Amino acid sequence: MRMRTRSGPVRNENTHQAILEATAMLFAREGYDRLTIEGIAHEAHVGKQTIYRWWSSKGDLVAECLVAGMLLPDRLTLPDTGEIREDLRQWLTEIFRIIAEPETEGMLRSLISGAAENPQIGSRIRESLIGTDSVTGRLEAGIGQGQNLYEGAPFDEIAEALIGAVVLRALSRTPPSEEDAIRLIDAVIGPELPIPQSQR
Amino acid sequence: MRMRTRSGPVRNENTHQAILEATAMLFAREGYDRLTIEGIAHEAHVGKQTIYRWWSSKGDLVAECLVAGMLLPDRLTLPDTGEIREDLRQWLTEIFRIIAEPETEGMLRSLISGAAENPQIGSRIRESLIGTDSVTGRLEAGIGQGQNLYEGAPFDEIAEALIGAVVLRALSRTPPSEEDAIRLIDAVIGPELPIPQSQR
Amino acid sequence: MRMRTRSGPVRNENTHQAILEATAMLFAREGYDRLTIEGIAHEAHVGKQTIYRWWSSKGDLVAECLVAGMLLPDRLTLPDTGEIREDLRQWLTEIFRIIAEPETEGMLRSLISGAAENPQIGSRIRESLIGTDSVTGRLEAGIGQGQNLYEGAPFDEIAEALIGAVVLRALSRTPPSEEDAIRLIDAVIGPELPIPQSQR
Amino acid sequence: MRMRTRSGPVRNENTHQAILEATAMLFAREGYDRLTIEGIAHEAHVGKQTIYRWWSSKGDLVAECLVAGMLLPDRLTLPDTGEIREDLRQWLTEIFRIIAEPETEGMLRSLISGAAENPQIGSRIRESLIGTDSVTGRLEAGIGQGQNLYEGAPFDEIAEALIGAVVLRALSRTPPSEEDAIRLIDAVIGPELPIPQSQR
DNA sequence: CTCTAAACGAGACGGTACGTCAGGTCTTTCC
DNA sequence: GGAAAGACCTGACGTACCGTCTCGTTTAGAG
Repeated sequence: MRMRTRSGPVRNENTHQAILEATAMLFAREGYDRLTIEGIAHEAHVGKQTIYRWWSSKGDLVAECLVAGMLLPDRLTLPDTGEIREDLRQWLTEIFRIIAEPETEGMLRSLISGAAENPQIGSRIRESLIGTDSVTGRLEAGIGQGQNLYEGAPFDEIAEALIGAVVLRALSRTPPSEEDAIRLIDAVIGPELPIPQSQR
Repeated sequence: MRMRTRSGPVRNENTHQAILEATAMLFAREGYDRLTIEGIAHEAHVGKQTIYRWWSSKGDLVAECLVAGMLLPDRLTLPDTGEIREDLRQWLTEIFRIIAEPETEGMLRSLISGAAENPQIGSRIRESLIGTDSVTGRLEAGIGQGQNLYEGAPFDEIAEALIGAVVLRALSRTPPSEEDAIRLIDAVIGPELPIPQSQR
Repeated sequence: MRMRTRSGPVRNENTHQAILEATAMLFAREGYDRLTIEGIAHEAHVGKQTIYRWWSSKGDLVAECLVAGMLLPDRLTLPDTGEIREDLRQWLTEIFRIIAEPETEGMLRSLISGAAENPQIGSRIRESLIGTDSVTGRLEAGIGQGQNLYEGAPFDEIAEALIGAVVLRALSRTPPSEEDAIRLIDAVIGPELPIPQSQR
Repeated sequence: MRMRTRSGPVRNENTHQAILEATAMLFAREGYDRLTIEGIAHEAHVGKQTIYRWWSSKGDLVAECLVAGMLLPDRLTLPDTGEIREDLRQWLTEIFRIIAEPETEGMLRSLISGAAENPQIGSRIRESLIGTDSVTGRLEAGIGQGQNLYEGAPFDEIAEALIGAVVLRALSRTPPSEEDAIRLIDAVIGPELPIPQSQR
């Protein structure tokens, strides 16, 4: 049985890519709020209509960039050494650096702004954070390495609290320090056990 | 020697109030993004210039509304019964209701949007949450009522994680349930200890 | 013996006709200015390219419709009773009706608009009016029936003046009356002579 | 008793004038159809909204230019020597020159195009032609100087026929000659009387 | 009690961006 | 291999607000 497909030309992949790249570039340079469809169209050497044909809004477009991993630096993946506390510390330190550095300082906030406006962006962010192969999964794998990491612990909520704290920091523009990362980890998975071996 | 003060009329308090009220009303109806200076001016029967004379931007104006408590419902104060876990549960339940109800569903997200754009709003939110007489203070007062609430615990970060989790929920538009509140509390202050001292 | 014409497929006559009909229909409904190639293509179930293949512009297309007699009602032919004055009166009355009736009110004006933009339409209109077998011819045949209809009179110009007056009326949107028709005839071929020679 | 006028800024006359001038300039250069609001706004260093605030359409704007006498050359006034036939001849010759010269060739047609689209332009043209102090009036004053110029002749219709013939010429892009002017005059006011003195 | 400077309502202004429509060209798939 | 469908770039449309700038009016001190 044959699929009945419409005739006529088909989406131009070069164009598609050029638009995403222009979006990512301008997002990085201008931030979500100052991003304009016209600016993207111009930058990508593309007609506005071509953008509106495939995306219904600025938010949609940014969301696709986000899933394509074009908005945030690669360094944002949670490392995996087995030592959950250390992994989180490095990861948070990296994120905090992004929040603090003048160049990238607005990116996360911009993304939050986009998420507040556009459902797709919000979901994407949540999905990418709470997914199994992500923070939650790592926490689960670290059972026993923190007071809160026991069998059946609310891993999703712990992850949410962790990321949420980061988001809040970004919003309040309080540049975080290295120690803040450690304190935050203590806050969500409990402090390092004070009494070692014998306890076990 | 006397100070030379300028002659002429002084800020009209009625006008001031009318603008704040119009802002709050339109914020509730339209949300931060769709709020316009022109709309506020019209609603408050006021010239645009009168707004620009006293506030430098939409964000400023919204920030003042926020501190004046005109944007969020009163029911948002953290109760104080001495039972920290129960207080938090009620408080979160209330907030989750706001996030879930269609009428108010957008308000928090709108505030986040404002915070992302305007430093003042961000600080205001943080201040009002992490202040001594607020969540942090209450956590401190509840020492011993949760695994994470010990002497010298990172109370600020715990509060941050808690609020952050709420913010993230609002952003991702995942309507939270009653149990989510409990799990979140477990996540940040640890689960209710099933068996006490003897266990150790 | 058949002419050997170029090989390959030849213009599809159904398509051709469908385009003309769609054009005429939309011209009547929307007028020249609001007529669009895309609208015609859609209406005729035809690709835009098929239109551009055979006509260079909207004007061209309308011009062909015009010569095919698809744009103006049939009732527009100048009657021929031998009484030139009466023939013209009936003809003008008919045209004036077209100008006045709300339904058809815009058609002539639309055609003028097209003529102003597209040379072909202009020539077509002129040709069809000033041709021998048309107004001019009839005037010539009516020699002696009007002060201006003498041997060697400027028949072309008289016809031009007559039609021109109609065009001007259409442009100025002054709905003409029955008496206007008579006065116009008096104006271009002179009044009916009340008393002949002796008067002079 | 005082008139209560609205307070606030008042129409800026410089701006008003700049817009009209830009319109006239671009009309002459591009013609009615290719005239764009954006082009005018740019040329006049003015925001688009400022144009839309005072005129509802391109046609309105052109109409105002027309009455302000900014669209057609001054040389277009009907001369007045008492000799109606000679006056008309000079006047027509001038108009025919405008129709024929490549530079100005499109102006009249452009105006017709505008009239077809916009009622105001149509009326303006008619008004300025059929007014007492204009062609009609001159014809009336010339009673006796042409077969058709008798007491109670349909002067309006004669003027209409004359102008209409010119319009038709412009539309059909048939460059007229000097003799055409004479023939047209013969057509509308009758030929010069063949029998001189004795008759009078 | 007058004078005067600022506050005020109103809204014109030069702009930027919006989201839509259509033009004319080019490309893909169907018949 | 011609034609439908329609993607593409371009450019103009008319609208919404921006933040600044007059206007004329009102009003609260300073003198």
